[in-house]
Amino acid sequence: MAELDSIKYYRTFEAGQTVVWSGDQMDFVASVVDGIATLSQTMEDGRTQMVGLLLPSDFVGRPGREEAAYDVTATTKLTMCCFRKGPFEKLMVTTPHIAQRLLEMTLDELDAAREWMLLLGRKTAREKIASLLSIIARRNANINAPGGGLPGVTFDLPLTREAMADYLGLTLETVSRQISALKKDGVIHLEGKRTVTIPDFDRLLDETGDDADGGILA
Amino acid sequence: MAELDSIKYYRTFEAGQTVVWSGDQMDFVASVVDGIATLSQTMEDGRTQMVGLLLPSDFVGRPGREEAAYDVTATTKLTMCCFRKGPFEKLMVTTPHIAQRLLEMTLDELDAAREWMLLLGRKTAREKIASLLSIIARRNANINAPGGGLPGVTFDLPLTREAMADYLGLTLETVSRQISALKKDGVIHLEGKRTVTIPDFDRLLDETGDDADGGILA
DNA sequence: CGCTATATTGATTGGTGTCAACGGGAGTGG
DNA sequence: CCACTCCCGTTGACACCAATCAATATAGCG
Repeated sequence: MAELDSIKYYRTFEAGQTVVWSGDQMDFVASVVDGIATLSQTMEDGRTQMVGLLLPSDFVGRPGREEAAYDVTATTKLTMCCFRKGPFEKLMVTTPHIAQRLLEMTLDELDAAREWMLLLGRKTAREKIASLLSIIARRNANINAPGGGLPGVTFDLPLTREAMADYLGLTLETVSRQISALKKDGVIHLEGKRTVTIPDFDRLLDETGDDADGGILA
Repeated sequence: MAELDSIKYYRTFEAGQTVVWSGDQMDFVASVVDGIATLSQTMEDGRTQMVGLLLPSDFVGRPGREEAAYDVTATTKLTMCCFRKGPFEKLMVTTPHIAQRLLEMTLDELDAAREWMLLLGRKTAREKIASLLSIIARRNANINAPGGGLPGVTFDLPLTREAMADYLGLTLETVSRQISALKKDGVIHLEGKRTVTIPDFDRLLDETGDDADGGILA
């Protein structure tokens, strides 16, 4: 790990800035230190699908690949810790532990991707929104109040309506409408456009369509 | 690798049989030797989404996890090569190469899952069907005619209409209708219900909505 | 020869997309 | 300080694609 330290360097990006474009040369791998970034794919005609949300500690880039497979965009101010690919790959060979850790993280990402496939393929717009909110709420709960404080969670949405739409496979209008509907039904409260309060977390979980216990892993 | 041989054993399943249920204890990892299996998730109300298609050489199971996260079902006669989880995990620690190979395979699966997210979230029914057909055709081309023979590919669909629907996030009726439409438009030919011929592969690729060069990795 | 599973096709509904108008806040410049 | 603009978000009207409900082939199989 000390060896990793010796080849690392930091890069920062402003909200909205693109970190790399799909198809670009990418001579480094990196991990998010602070802020939020998104992974997305775009079709020729402009249809966009977000395929990953990068939070602090998440890993970007693939050892053994030259080109970026996805667009990486900072949605907030973003700090990343980068390693040049060559030295990193050497370390992977000499330090088995790194490959094992990376495998674990990749398996987690794969599970998350598959969970998202269920959402994209089978959930209604309302369920999609509820699922996204519960995921963000759960994550914030972990950061802000480890071990409880469930009744009355409040947090800020780190994404625009458009980014949510791209994540959920919806249009931004539908996102806006469903958020309004959840608000009207008392499932969530809004202060401004970005600050969300969830008075009854179980009620929100009911709306996600997931199992009663809300397990992310079915 | 010789050590792997010493702890392996084989299991076979009939078409339609379930290999493991989501939530079941799973004390082995395995790789597909012959046949096709599917990974799928089901919601309480029965909505089902397939999250992976397992072809020969594909790996099933997660080191370090007790319970199966998905339903695994054989869609054809299936042979799997299994390793008890305990010994396999020991081998992973002592033989770094295995973890590195597994990492590579997992990263490939992650890419495939993300490609599928774009399909589920943003493609039309017609594009979904065309994408599935082109993927199956491409795979069969690899098996039957490595390095060419593109004009006039013929193959059998290894999935029922319902399985295709679960894979594509559609209903089986829509799958049937879109296949009929592609047939009427001359993009594909059908002999019986399962045998497909593609007279012009580029024409099919146009219908997928992907880039002109048909790259699976954008 | 039914019986069942698989598949096709039709009629209708409904959820989401599309197009469009409008609101509000932040930043900018006169 | 105020107009102006831009970006983000909301809301409405309408259209359309795919889901739903339903009826009818077709094939395999005991």
